[in-house]
Parts: sequence; C-alpha cells; structure tokens
Amino acid sequence: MADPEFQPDPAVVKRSAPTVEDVARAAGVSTATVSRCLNMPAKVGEATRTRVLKVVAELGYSPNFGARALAAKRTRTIGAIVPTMENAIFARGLQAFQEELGLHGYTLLVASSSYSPEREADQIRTLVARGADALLLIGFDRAPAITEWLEARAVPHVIAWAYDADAKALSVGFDNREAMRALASEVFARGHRRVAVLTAPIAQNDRARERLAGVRAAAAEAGLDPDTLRVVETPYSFDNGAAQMDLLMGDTPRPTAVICGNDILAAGAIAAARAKGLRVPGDVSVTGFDDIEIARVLDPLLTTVHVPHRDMGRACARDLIDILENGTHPASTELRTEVMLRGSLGPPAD
Amino acid sequence: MADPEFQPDPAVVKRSAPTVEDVARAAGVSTATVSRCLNMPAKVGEATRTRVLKVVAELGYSPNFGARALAAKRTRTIGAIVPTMENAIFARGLQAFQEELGLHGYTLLVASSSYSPEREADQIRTLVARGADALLLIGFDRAPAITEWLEARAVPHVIAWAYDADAKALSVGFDNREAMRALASEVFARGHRRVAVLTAPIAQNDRARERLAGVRAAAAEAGLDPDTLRVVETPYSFDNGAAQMDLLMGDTPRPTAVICGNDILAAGAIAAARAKGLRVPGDVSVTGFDDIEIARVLDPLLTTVHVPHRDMGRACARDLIDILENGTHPASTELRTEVMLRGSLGPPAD
DNA sequence: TTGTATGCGTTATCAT
DNA sequence: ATGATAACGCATACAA
Repeated sequence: MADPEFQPDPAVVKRSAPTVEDVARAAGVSTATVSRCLNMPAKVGEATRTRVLKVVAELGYSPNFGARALAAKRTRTIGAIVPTMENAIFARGLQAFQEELGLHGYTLLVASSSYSPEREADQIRTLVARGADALLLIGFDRAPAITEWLEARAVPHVIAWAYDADAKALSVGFDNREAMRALASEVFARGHRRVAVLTAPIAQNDRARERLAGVRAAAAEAGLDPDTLRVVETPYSFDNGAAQMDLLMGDTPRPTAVICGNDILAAGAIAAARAKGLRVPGDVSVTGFDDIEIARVLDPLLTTVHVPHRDMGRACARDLIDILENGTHPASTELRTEVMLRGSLGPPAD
Repeated sequence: MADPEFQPDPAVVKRSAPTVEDVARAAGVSTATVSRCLNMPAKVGEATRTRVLKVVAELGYSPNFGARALAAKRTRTIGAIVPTMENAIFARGLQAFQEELGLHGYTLLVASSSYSPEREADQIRTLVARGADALLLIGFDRAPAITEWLEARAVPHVIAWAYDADAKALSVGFDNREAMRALASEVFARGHRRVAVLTAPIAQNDRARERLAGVRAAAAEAGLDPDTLRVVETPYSFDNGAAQMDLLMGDTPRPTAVICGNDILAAGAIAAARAKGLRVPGDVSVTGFDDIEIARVLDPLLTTVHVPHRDMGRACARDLIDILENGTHPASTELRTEVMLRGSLGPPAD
C-alpha cells in the first residue's frame, strides 16, 4: 500500500500536537519565554508577548496537561465528592461550585459515595491520585484515618453542608441542629404531641443526626420527653418516604405530624398519606428540609427549611481557590437557613 | 524558634510522596518492574509481584498523576459537558455515567454550558486541555468548527440525549421528534384543537426543535394546520413555565391543552393554572417530557414521556471506555421512550 | 527582559 | 521475567 519512494511533506506529516518548542522556534524565542507568556504574561515584554501569543494561536498550541502537571505540581483541577448527584440539593450545590471554579480557570472532578464512608474514602484517594489540587466534601462524618491522610498529604479541603466553628477542618454550611430545631418548634407550637420523625440513616451522617437532635431539642423545649418521638430511619428517596409513611399511618394512635429529614422523603410521605385517604394537614401534618423545587409544587405546599445551596457551592469554591492561590486559611462560614411555613403544617387533628 | 542544632530524623523529614524509585529500591527490583506490577500485573512473576505490591502498600505509594499522564498520554479521565446539572435529567444521567466510569477505573470531569454553544465550545477545549481522554456531549447542535476540531484531534466523544443513525458522530439517545409526536397524538386524539406548545428556545437546541417538530407532525396527522399551534419559547425553569402559562391562559380563546417541552415547565404551568383558578385537566390539560420525580408528585399526576436517563448515562460510559480500551467503533444506540398517560391530560373543556 | 539547563516521575522500548 | 534507559513536555531557578 505505502509507496517507499514517497516523501511526505513535512508540513503535513506533523501529526502530534505542537509543543512549547515548536512555538519557541516559530516565534524566535526560548521555551522559557513561551512558558512565561502563558503563565506570567506580566513578566514578559509587550512586543515579544504579542508575537508569541500570535504564534500560539496560529499553531493552535495548547500546553500538554501531563507535562504541565508534572512540572508545576498542580492541575488547576478541584474534586468534589457528594453522596449522589441525583439529589437536587447536591446537584444544585455542585452546579454553583463548578460555575465559580470555571470563573477562576479551575475544572471540576466529580465522584459520588452513595452515602458510603468506605466509598468516600476510596474516592478521596482516587481524586487526589487523579491530580485534584483540593477537595469539596460533604459533612464531617468520616473515618479518622482518611481525615489524617488528608492532613498528612496537606490536601486543602472544605466541608460543606455542615458548620462547626470548633472543627479543625474548614467548613461552609449551616447549623443542621438549630435549623431543624426552629422548624420542629413550629410543629410543637401548634400543639402536636404525637410526632414522628422520618430521617435518613443517622449512623454515618452527621447532618441527619444533627437534624434529629434538633427535633429532640424542640420536643424537650415543648415539655415533651424526646424519647416518646417515633423515629424511623430510611434512605433518602421518594419511594422510601412513601413506604415508611404508609407504615406510620398504620400506627395506633396515629402521629399527628411527621417531620421529614428532607423534601424528597416529605414528598413521598404526602403521596402515601393521600393514597391512604388522609388529608394533609387535616389528618396529618408533614414537614421537609431543603426547600427544593418540589416543595413549591406539592399539594399542599410544603413547610420546610430553606437552605442556600448555591451560596454554599460558591463559597466553597472561593475558599478553596483562595487557599490554593494565596495560601490563606479562610475561617469557616455559617450560612443562614430559614423556616418556610406553608400549607403542609397545620394544627393536630384531635 | 528553630533550634539550629536540631538534626531532623531522616525518617521523618521525608516530606514528599514516595516514587517508583523508592518502591523499586525497597523491593529490590527495577522501576520498570514496579510499573509493570501496577499496570500489567500478568506480565510479572508471581513472587516479585506480591513482594512489590506489599512494598507499595507499606509505603502508601501512589503513582504521580502528571508523570503518568505525560508518559502514558492518557489520564483515565473522561469529561462531560451538560447544559446544567440543576436539571434533574442531566444530574441523573451524569450520576449513572459517573458510576459506570468508576467501575472501570475512570474519573469524571464535569463542566456546564448553560445552554450556550460558545461556552460549550470553550468547555470542550478546556476539558481536553485538562487531559480528558474522551467526552460526553449533549445533542448535535454545535458549530461545525468545534466538531471539526474534535475530529482533527481525534477526541473520542459520544452525543447523548439524541439519536441519529446517519450522523458521523456516535450517539446514544432517543428520537426526540417521534417521542413527542407519540405524546402529542394522544392530546389530539382526545379532541384538543386549540393547543399551545411551551418549549425551551429552539435556536441552538436540537432536542427542543425536534420535540416541537413532533408536535407539528402530530397536529398534521390530526388534520390540523401546524401553523395554528401557539408556540412559546422560554428557558427551562419552573418560574418561566408559570409565567408563560399565565400569559397563555389570558388568551381568548384559551388553549385547551398545553404541551410542555419538559416536566419542569409543565410543573410551573400547572401551578400557574391553579393560581388562576383553572382546573387541570378540567379547564386545561398539561403534558410534560422526561418523567422525573416531580411528575409523580404533581396534582394531578403529569402525563409525560418517560426517558431512560440512567440507561443513557451508563451506555455512554460503556461506549467511551470501549473506544478507549479496545479502539472499537460502537454503533449508535437508540433507546426506547414511553408515553406515560396520567391525570393531567383529559378531554378539552368545550 | 530573556535564555540556559535541569528536574519532574512515569511508561515503554529494547536488551538480556 | 526482568533491567537499563530514553523519551515525555513543561516550569523554573539561575544566569546573563
């Protein structure tokens, strides 16, 4: 097939991507100058810079990622590990996080843990091995070993969705306990005494645990024994919410209010109540947490806690970039939440 | 502060991460063998392999990402560019995509275009520059220049959310036109004649355009002049859906059915109809597209088109990995959609 | 301001 | 099966 006599045109045979060297040669400068033009343009003479950049554009030069990472020891890539992107709250937070990163020339590496600490630890190591310069993590609950690993490797990281001023790690979030306490207080204030809590498994989830603690605190304030609260744990999903609600509504006597750990569980709960012929809030009140779109679409509208997911994502990005570029040590940020009183919460039936 | 006499313990002063060389020395083999143990364990003797891997574990060695990328010319990282992660359909697809990638040792790099072709082109270049071995893109609509660029650089990529057997590019998706035609046929079959379409801007969005074409096709089949359809374009969001629905419901005569380009617009439309005191479907029918969670929560339940988002994400991952690892040329995959007839669609009021 | 020279940690080719 | 060694392409300390 190939003609042995054939002499390829050098201008055409050049298959591989251009390198600094190609640019340097074409621009009549050294590779160092080319590199400088791209990374510290201020330190290069006006004339040479424009000349070099022109050549860069002409050749369609783009620095080799591996070489750059190897030499510079950084990738301008930041990792995020969330329980799942399917939950709108994490998707929303990630979106804002990514947008802010993009504004500063950083790229987002994503992994999900499916709420498993072991998988999260794996993902942490994987993303760092993949060159992540810093990480966004959700919540504080994780094995000490992986936290120590992060510290030992000096991997900048921020904890989102939770706030703890005393923690060693940087966090950007809100006080899950207090937010839920404020909401639960409204429930008890309306006279509810038989109250159930539908929560995600609290074992390795500090946010869920804190929220439950918030309900207990509100119960105590209302003069109730927190141990009389009916607590049901189930993974976050519409169907689980519905299934557990179905069981709860079979109890005698029936709870007059069900406080859910998030809006998705609450949506499932309301659907299940309806399916059983119960009115909300006439027969049973239901509350959520997060204030995602679904809360404004449910019938009745869902009483819930509004969380500034986008602000959280943005703030995380800013902190991480600040650490990376300026070596600072930002203080943790506490974001404000707000109880949204809507139709799904009413007085008890009896 | 520092004691000038202090002699640091060499075992402690070793700050930087261990390299192949460290492992090789400790295991009494060459760096080549260490590399082989990690990358092609089959080509190494049983005994040496276990010995080397033991040392790897002891030292906590992890190959340097930049060096590996530079030498191997690949990163085992795959990029995805979606319009936005806030839309549950993309979040769900991405989640499945990422899970499948993870199963095969690949990591996901994410960017969003905000439905802007220019931003998407930027992101494509950025992700490739960041070392993405392959890309997942949404839909076919993009400037020829960037498509050519992808071809020229031989960047493996898959188009999701759309299917075109004749296109040069690999695609994994469904026939948006036919799916919407099937749904719209149900609407016309119920006798609706004054029908409005609430769609995303169709300018640079082939999915939206195809869906609109599907409605037109169904109208024609029903003996209607497609040009009598009232078409309203608005960016995908609950509030936009509500606002445009509010305007539509002010028309005289009022449309008896509103076909929406996705479930979020439909949710907004139903809320707006309600707010205006109109019953759905009594006064006006509403349909969506996607069949996300919200469709099962709305009152009435939303008639929509079910799309296998997770299957799509998974299939995209498999194809890309197949290309990368085996150099194959997978054929495009057409996925099945299904019309979900639910309460929001009824006969016309008059 | 610009150039020179070296190191970065792997992978892969080619011997052995 | 294993070892020696040459790329890989860039950033940067140091010189000029």
